[in-house]
Formats: sequence, C-alpha cells, structure tokens
Amino acid sequence: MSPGEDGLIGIPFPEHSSELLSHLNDQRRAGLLCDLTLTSRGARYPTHRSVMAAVSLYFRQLFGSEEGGADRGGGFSVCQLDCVAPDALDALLEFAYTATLTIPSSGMRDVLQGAQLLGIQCVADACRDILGETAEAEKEFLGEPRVLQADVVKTPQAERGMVTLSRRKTDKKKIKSIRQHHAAPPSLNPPPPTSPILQSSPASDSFRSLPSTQPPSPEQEELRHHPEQNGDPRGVGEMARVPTLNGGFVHWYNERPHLAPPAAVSGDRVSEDDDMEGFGDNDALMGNASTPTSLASQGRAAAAAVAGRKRKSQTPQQCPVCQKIIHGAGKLPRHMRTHTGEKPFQCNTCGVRFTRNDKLKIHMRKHTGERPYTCPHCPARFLHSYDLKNHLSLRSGARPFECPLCHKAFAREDHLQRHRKGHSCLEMRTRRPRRGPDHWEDGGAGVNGREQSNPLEAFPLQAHPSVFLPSSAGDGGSGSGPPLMFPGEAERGRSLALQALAHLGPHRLAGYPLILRSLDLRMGNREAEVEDPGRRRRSPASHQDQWADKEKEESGGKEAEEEE
DNA sequence: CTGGGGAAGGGGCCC
DNA sequence: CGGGCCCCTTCCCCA
Repeated sequence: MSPGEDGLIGIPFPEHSSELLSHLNDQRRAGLLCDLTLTSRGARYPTHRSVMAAVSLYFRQLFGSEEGGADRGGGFSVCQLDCVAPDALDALLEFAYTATLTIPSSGMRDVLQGAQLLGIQCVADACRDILGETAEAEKEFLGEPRVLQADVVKTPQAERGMVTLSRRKTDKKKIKSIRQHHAAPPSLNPPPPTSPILQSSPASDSFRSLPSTQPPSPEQEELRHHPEQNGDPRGVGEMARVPTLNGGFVHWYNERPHLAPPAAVSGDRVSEDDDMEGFGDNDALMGNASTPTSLASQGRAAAAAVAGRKRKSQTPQQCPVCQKIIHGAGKLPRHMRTHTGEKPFQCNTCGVRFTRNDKLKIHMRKHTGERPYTCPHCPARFLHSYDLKNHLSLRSGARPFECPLCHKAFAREDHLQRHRKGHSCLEMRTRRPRRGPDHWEDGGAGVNGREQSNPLEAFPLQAHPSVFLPSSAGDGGSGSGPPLMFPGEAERGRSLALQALAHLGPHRLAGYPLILRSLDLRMGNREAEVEDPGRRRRSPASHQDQWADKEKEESGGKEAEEEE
C-alpha cells in the first residue's frame, strides 16, 4: 500500500444502493423531482430521466443524443410510448425503481416487447426465460418448426407433454435463474446491443412463441385492435419494428409535469380485470387471503389461462408470478408464499417462522427431541429422512454418484453436482471416460432403494449445468478466448441458459437472431458459426460441445431422444 | 475441496 | 378441491 493511500479507508454501505432506489421510488410515487413523464394510451407515469437513462439503453441514447438539451432547458418532458402497453410500462417502471419485476402472466409478452423496445436487456432476458417455460417455447428450443404448433399442442397428449416438460429438473434451474434475475439490481450495464430498437425481430419471435394453447390475452386483443396493429395477429412484430429514435411512435414535447393520476392507471387495470373476467368464472386460484390483491388478480389471469386450455380447474396450476406449473391440488397458495415471503407458521418455542406447517412440524422435532427415522441396521435415529438416507448411504459405503469426467465418486448426488459445477475436475477432462455398463455395477443400488444402474441417468444432459461449464480456466490451458461464465453468481443462471442454447447449435437457432446475438456477445465473436451452421466450432465454446457430445455419447443419446 | 447438516421448495398420496 | 403429511431434490453453509 502506498503512503498516499494510507489515509484512505473504504467503508462499504451495502444498503446504500437499495435505499437510494427506494428513495427514488418514493419520489417517483410522490411526483417529486420528476422531470420526465411517460405516457401510454392515456396512462401517465412520472419518472426521472436519470433513472430511465440508467436502466434503459433507449433512453440513454435518447438523452445522450440531446446532450444537455434538457439540462439547459430544464423543461419537463413527456414521452409518449403508445407502443408499450400501459401495464407493461408500469411493470418496467416498477422494475427500474425496485429491481423486481412483477407482472401478470398475460402481460408477459407485453413486458418483453416493452423491455426490448426500451433496451432493458435483463428484463427482456428474464421474460424470454420465463416464456421459455411454455410448451411452445420448449418446442422452439428443440428446433421444431415455430409456426403453427397450435394443433399439436392442443391435443391432450401434447398437454401432458407440456406438463412432463415442466417437471424436468431443468425447470427448477430456469426458475432459479429467473429468481436471480428478479433479485438482481437493475442491470445498468447489460450487454449493450447496438441499438435497442434493432431488437424487433425477437419481439415478433416472442409473440410467435405465444403458447397457442392459451386464448389471446386481453392485452393481445387490445394490441390487435390497436390502430397501429391493423388486425395483423402478429402485428406486434410489426409494431416493434416501427419505432425508432425519430420514429413516429415516440412523440416528444415539453409541458408542465403531470403527476400520473392513479385513476388513469387503475382504470386501465379495471378494464383489464373486466376482460379477464370474461374468460370465465373460475374460482380464484389465490385462496390465500393474505396474498396481495395484485397477485390475486394475476391468479385470475392464470386461472383464465388454465381455463383457456380446457384443462380441469384442478391441478396443475400456473403461478402468475413465475409462470411455473405447480402440480398438486392446493399447492399453489403454498408456492405463492415463496413469492410473498409470507411465513404464517411460527414456532411457539423459539419464534422461528416458516412458510409451511410441515416445515414447522419438522422443526418442532428439535424441541421435542423426536427422531422418527430409525436405522434398520443400528440403533441410530434421525431427525430428518435425508439424515437416515445419508446414514444408510454411508453405512453401505456406496458412492453411486461418479463424475464422468474425473471419475471421482460421491455418496451424495448434490455433492457430485457441486463437484461438477466447480472446477475441481476440469484438468481431468482430457482423460477418456471409462465406459461400459459393468462400470456401474458396483454401488448401483442407488439411494433409497431406487434403481440407479447408471448414475448418469440422474443427470440428464439438459439438466447438468457442468456440461456447459467449461470455464476458461479449464480450457485445455490455451487461455485464449473469453471466459464462458459471468463473474457473478447472479448471472450464472442466464449464462447457463445461453450456453444451453449454444449447445443446441446455430443451425437450430438460426431463426432467433437475438439469441444468437446474445450468445455472440457472451461467448466471443462467433458470427461465422451463425452464418455457417454446419461448420465445426473452433472457439472455446466448442469445447463445451465436445464435452456435451461426449456425455451424450456416454448416455447413449438417451437424453437427447427425450428432448426430441 | 469434501463431508455433513439443514433449509427450502416441489410433487405424490391421502383424507 | 383444499390441505396435511411425507418424500425427494437442490442449494447453502460450515467444519
């Protein structure tokens, strides 16, 4: 440390950013210091230019282009954004000031479109991730023809297929990544697209990926009847293409600031609710009285979506917040508490609160000393079933979970996953894996008596993150090329999703220019591969394909067939 | 880096 | 159909 730095003490204030955001949000709600008003179809939203410029590439460029103009004039500006649905604009503003995106299921595509138009990349990515949960998007990811999947998906078999897909392990990871997106602060430095406006084609893609099993949402209906849409069912893509910085959709003029009249916004929502009720009189999914009203209305939207698929009003149900399909009667309120943070079950002894009563019950065993899980071979008793499970596993000495790369064996599946997510076996990757079913014979009994003749089966290719994790550190020592992983854990989910997409190969993604571009941004310039899908990859990312191919080879392509 | 404990969340089964 | 109970997987944390 140099003498000059001796007197400098860095004192971090971790809460500062969130507090700052919170205060800005308070100011926005109170209309204080607002120097920008966004309008959409009559609804008005006062906001701050600096915040919008920070969160939106579009506004950044816009305000940058008028360099000092507003500052000099000091005038208040109104930006008319009729191309962004009011609710979507509201959600995006809420995101900008709270780092949390809360949207009804039916408005997901509007938000995606708005995020793309305004260049809010992380939101657009999150929306695409969520929309990727749908059966339609799944099929798109699998490279099936994008157009006219409706007939296929409408069949009961296809419905079951969708449910099956939603139960795959990958979904948990997707949701996880989505949560990470939601929890992350507004990304002020997303991978900068050259122009937010140029992202129109993915918008149309996203609308084409609309689950055809669902009836058109009120928002879509509204868009269809919007004068600019001119009745084109896919007019959103058209609409997304039109606005430019100087385009006719965005009108600027100076005037006195207007506080957004709540009536304007709520009025919009009322009409939306009215429309939603038109879907049918399903019972509200949100039976929990403590659930926020907005969520309740979102639940109705989800119920409407479910009804639109002519599915029985019982399970499964779609979470209106994260779009996840929740299986099991009465499980949705339980799931919703993961979003609301509500913990209604409190331990009378120690005061700890839980979201679920069964968790409280297990917790109470600590106080009562109850150990209901007894080892059949010894007097050992355990608090949790997994304790007994681990105990039995250790007793047997079996290590059924072996890393296919370095062949280190683990007694626990999650430990193997952790091992593979890390870099501990990367240096072993050039080693040829042992092959043959005899390799799995020892310890093949698996845990809990489940048949696990091949532990690899516990790691479907698409669910195994490490397949896509050939970090630069393990890049055969070449050290060239950009790292494939983001430095932050929060970005890991998105990175995994993108790398999973990369795994699909450019030939399957040829119709998705933005996805390809995103991959390109994150993995280095691979434009040539996009242009020439048939060419074998040479970039560091190619290694991941080699590893993926190896794994696929090992698993006999079984998982790939499941994907198909 | 690994082993182990614990929490969280989802699904199945049953009432 | 909602809720209770249980099991399972995954993740996080700590030693």
